Parts: sequence; structure tokens; C-alpha cells
Amino acid sequence: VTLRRAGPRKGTAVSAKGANRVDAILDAATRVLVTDGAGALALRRVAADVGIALGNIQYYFPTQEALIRALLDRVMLRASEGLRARVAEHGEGLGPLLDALLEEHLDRDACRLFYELWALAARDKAVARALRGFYAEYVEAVGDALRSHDPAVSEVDALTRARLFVAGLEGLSLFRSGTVARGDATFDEAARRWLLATIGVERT
Amino acid sequence: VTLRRAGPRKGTAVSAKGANRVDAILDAATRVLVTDGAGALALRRVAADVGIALGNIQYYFPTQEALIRALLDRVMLRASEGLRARVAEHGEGLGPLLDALLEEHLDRDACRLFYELWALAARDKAVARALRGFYAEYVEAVGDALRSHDPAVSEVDALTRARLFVAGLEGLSLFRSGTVARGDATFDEAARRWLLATIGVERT
DNA sequence: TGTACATCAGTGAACGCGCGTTCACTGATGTAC
DNA sequence: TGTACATCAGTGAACGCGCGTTCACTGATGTAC
Repeated sequence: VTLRRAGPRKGTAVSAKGANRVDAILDAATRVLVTDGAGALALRRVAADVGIALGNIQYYFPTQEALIRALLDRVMLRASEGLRARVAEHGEGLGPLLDALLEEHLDRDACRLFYELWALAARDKAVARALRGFYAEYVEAVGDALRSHDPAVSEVDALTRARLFVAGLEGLSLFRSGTVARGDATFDEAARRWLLATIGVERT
Repeated sequence: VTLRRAGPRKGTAVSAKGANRVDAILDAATRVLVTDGAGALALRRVAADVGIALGNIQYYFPTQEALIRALLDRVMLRASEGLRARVAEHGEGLGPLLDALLEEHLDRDACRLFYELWALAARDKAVARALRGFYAEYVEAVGDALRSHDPAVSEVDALTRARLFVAGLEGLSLFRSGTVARGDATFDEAARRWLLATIGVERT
């Protein structure tokens, strides 16, 4: 009689060594996702990237689905944390916050990751839900910053402006990261003014 | 001695029947791409969708690459034609053109197709080139419409505003098609005013 | 109007390959006595 | 401080499957005489 093996088997390692392994595996998987897309996310590929055996991947993630879920969870969690950190750092002035967000969008890999997520969300309910949650938080954070900058703006109005602001920002990423077009300093400045006008701040 | 077979072998059929088959194959392939993403674009899947044998697909497209190229060519060609038709129809008034573009963005399948293209462009030079060409045409068409509406705007200024307009439109698609958020009538109206202000038209 | 033949359109079996998954097995590490 | 044993971490072979590709083959359709 062969008993089922023990093992963590859920992406949450018990020891520090195991936690590092989990991180390394998810790092490699994220790299594959960004580089070659969701269709290329093969366990053997990730194992080769980390430099371990295929079976070792499956010690931490029993199925491919479990790995992909853990990967997406971590991606969304980090995106939320990054957003909160940026707002905490630049929240008082909308101009500096915008500058930080615009600069972040020049990171091609970060942009590519979101293009994959947008495509994935179209056919995976869990990704769609996570993404909607993230963007709701995003819009709310911008709306809050906007209201603390100008308390005269109503809450509904602030949310609408914030939604347009975030939509504009995401659309701009296509035209600045080289995916669909490449921006220059002149365009970046025009884009900056445009987004500030969107949230009702004419000048910083 | 077995001679190489003849056949069209390039996606361009000789007869009307062949042309219909090519269309049917590309229709099915597009459906698979939109529904399940680029990673699911398997020849057997497409063949089953059309209801023909795998070998018949390969009679028209010798390799998977050839099929994908033909599919992307047709997608980009149709996008260009659709854009030109829309500009020709509503070009004189920017408001009606914007309304047409906004309504078009409610077609989830069309949006999903572009999310796939954005993701693909990140790792396929040919897709990136085609997409850049399409958006350059897009921006130019909006810029032209803008200048014919208000000849006082300089060409450079018109192109910058047009680029922001198209970026805003693409960003909005995420927030209206349900991918990242779902819009309502109030938001749609705010978005419409926002984009008209972007190209310098305060009111239609 | 026939007939011979080339080309067109399409089929189905086979190939080698990479995939996710299963599983028996092995050191390393911790823990109880 | 040893020793026995359970758990942790990791390996490698094997499985069945779907994949892109190759290829011999077959009707259908057109075309030349």
C-alpha cells in the first residue's frame, strides 16, 4: 500500500528554504509569462529556468493550474502593494503621483504582464475578478487623492474623473512603451498635462 | 520518385471554392484566437471547427506559422478597412465619429482580439510592426478630421491630440467592455465629453 | 461529344516531440527518547 | 550525545495525449485533343 505523500502541495512552503523555492519558481514562471505569453507556461520550461527537476516543481504545486493561480495571486498582490506604496509616497500631490505612475509605465516587462492579464481576463473569470478588484482599488485611490487635493469635488465626480484618469493612463502605456507606438519627451509632457486636466488639476 | 505536390500552399486559393475554404479556415482560427487565446491556436482545433480534415488545412496553409500570418494579415486589413469606412461615414463631424468608435468598443470579441494583439506584439516583431502601422493610420485619420473641423490647429498639435484621443479610447475599452470594469450610461457620457475635450471640441 | 491526363481539393495514417501527471524512490533535515 | 524514525525536499522514469509535420493516396474538376 502506497500512502499519499505529505508535502506542502499548495504553494505555501513550511520552511524558509521551501519559501525561497516557491519564490524562485514563481519568479521563473512570471518571466516565462512575460517573455513568451500564457501559452508557453509549461512546467518543464519553468523547471529548466529554475534549474530543478520537474518533480520538484510539482512538490510545491501539484498541478499546473495551482502554479498559475499562485503566480496570478502574487502578481495581483504585488500590483496592489506597489500601488499603495506609490500613493503613500506621492499621495499628497497629484503631480508627483502621476509622474511616478508614468515612469512606471516605461517598464516594458510590467506593461507586457498587464497585456497578458487583460487577454487572460477575457477568458478566465478568476483573473477578471482579480483585475476588476485591482482597478477598483486603483480608481478609488486616485479618487481619494483627488478629493484631498480639492475637497469641493463630489465623491461621484471624483470617481468618474479617477476612472477616466486610469483609463487614459492604461491607454497611454500602449503608446509609450513601444507596443503600438513610442512616445517622446514632447508627447510625454502633453500626456502629463492631459491627465492632470482629466482630474481637474490644470497645473501642478 | 515522389514529386512535391502542387497546391496553392500560400493561403491564396485559385478557385472560388478554395477562396471560400480559406475564408472559413481563417474565420474558425479567429474564433479560436478570440475565445481561447493565441496559445490555443492548434491546427487540429481549427480543422475540427471548420469540419474538415487536418490535412485539408495544410493544403491551404503549409505550416501553422503560415496560417497565423494569414490570420493576422486579414485581421489588420479588416481593422484598417473598418476604420477607413467609419471615417468616411462620420469624418465631417467629430462627435458622430467618436460615437461610432465608442459603440464599436462595446463589441467584446473585437476588444478581446485587440488584447490578444497587444500581448502578441510584445513578442512578435511582425505583429508589432502591423499594429504600429494600424495605429499610425488611426491617429492620422483622427488628426485629419480634427484639422478639417478646426483649421486653426497646427499639424503637430493635431497629431498630439489625436494620439491622446486614441490612447484614451483604447484605455476606455478596458473600463467599458467589462474586462477591467463595466461602464454605464453616465460614465459613457462623461467619457464622451472627455474625449471631445481631448481633441479640443468642447461641445458637439 | 468522348477521352486522356493534369491539376485541384481533400483524406487518413504515421512520425517524433513536448506536454501534464503519476509514482517509486532517495538523501537531508528535524524530532523524540 | 546517540539513535530511531517521521517528515521534508528533490529526482527520474514512465504513462497517455495532443501537437505540427510528412506523405501516400483518392476522388473531383478542369482542359487539351
